[in-house]
Amino acid sequence: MHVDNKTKSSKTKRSSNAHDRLLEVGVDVFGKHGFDAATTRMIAKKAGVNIAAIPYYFNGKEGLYHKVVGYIAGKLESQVKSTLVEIEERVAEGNLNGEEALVLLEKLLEKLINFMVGSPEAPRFARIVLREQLYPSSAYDILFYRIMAPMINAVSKMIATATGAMPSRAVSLCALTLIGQVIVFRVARETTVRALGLKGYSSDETAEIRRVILEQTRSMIEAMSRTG
Amino acid sequence: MHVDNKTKSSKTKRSSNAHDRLLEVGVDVFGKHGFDAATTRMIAKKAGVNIAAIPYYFNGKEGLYHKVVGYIAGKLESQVKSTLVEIEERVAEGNLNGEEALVLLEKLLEKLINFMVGSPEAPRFARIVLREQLYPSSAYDILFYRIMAPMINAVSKMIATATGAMPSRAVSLCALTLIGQVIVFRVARETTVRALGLKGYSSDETAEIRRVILEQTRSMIEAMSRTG
DNA sequence: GTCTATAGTCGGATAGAC
DNA sequence: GTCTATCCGACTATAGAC
Repeated sequence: MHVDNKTKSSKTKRSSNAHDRLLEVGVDVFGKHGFDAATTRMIAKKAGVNIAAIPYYFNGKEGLYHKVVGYIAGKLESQVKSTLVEIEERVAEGNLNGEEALVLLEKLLEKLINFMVGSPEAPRFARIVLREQLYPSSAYDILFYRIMAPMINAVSKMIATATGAMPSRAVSLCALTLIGQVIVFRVARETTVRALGLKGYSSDETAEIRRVILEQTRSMIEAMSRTG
Repeated sequence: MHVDNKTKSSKTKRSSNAHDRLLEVGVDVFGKHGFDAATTRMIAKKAGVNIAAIPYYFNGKEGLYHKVVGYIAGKLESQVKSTLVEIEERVAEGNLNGEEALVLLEKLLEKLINFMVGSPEAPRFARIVLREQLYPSSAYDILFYRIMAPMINAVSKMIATATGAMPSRAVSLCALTLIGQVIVFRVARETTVRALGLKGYSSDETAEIRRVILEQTRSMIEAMSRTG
């Protein structure tokens, strides 16, 4: 086999650039065309490496795809990891009050919005994630366990704590609607941009989206707190 | 060329079943694999017609795809058309008060939820729509003008009327977050089902999703009405 | 209107030189 | 570790029989 990014080969400092370049280009080409329609020829050409490097480093097209999904999972994880850990710790301590939970929830959503809407790298990663949602492959689990489940869990817990509700299916559904309010701007970016006559998401528009979503989060939490 | 569904051939009553079967199967195969990866072989085989029928009826693979997207647009349109027309009429009359607008908004969202979450046909159509969102092709316009724009418009108008706000970018963004709360259950269906430990969306779960979204709609409208 | 046969292209993977 | 050359299978579309 070959060596990982981090455990370099014993001979050279950067064992092989081809390996890393294939991963990066794989994100774009698999994202744009999907697994079946993407061709190893496109990927190799864009990466500036020989086609034979794909079977060599990744045991073929499918092996490359799985590594690409893992690579994406790591990138997404890094965007929210610190906040997820903070939430986990505060929950473990057991002394989280409603106001603090709302602050943590807002912090997490803000990070999600900043990345999903504001980051120029988001579309590249989102395309593959959405393809896996549409039609899960054997790589779906990687995304579910590393990204989806931890996010839904954290949001649900913060909603429950902030509103004083017991964790329940209804709370989880609320968590999903909150996440939905963010991802719609990623999933339906083209539609949003065209419907609003934008040229894209500038930092002003990102800020306005953030404001709208956080406002709705607060009014939702307040309404749920009132009705119990 | 060939004849349309409606303007049958002069010889037989149902000019050609092959034409219609290709459309139906096209929805599934293009949805599952995407345009590039879908093969005319698969489609023809599943439809039980000869491969040569595709160039014959639709002028090739791309022609079939465009007809499939138009077919889907018609199906989605039919789900909400009556409510969209009702909203259009009431707005034209100019005597719509806030409560009535909220009722119409809820009616529209309910139809959207019932179809997107509750209908067994929704996944078939949604896959192609989402692919077009991900990476718009020349068929994207069909969906935008027939489905997306009218929906966003109607929801925005009802929010503005219900809250007494002037139509603005912020109102449109709110409309998108409302729509996002619905479509997340379609886009991230696999994730939702797995995270909540469901087997799928039963009518009970659809009802609970509807309840959660309509509750949040009301609390959003109330909050916006208060703050102006 | 539906079929078979086939042309012409392009896909992924491998072998083996260097 | 990277290259060229090549195999073999699968693709879309067409031609022409029926």
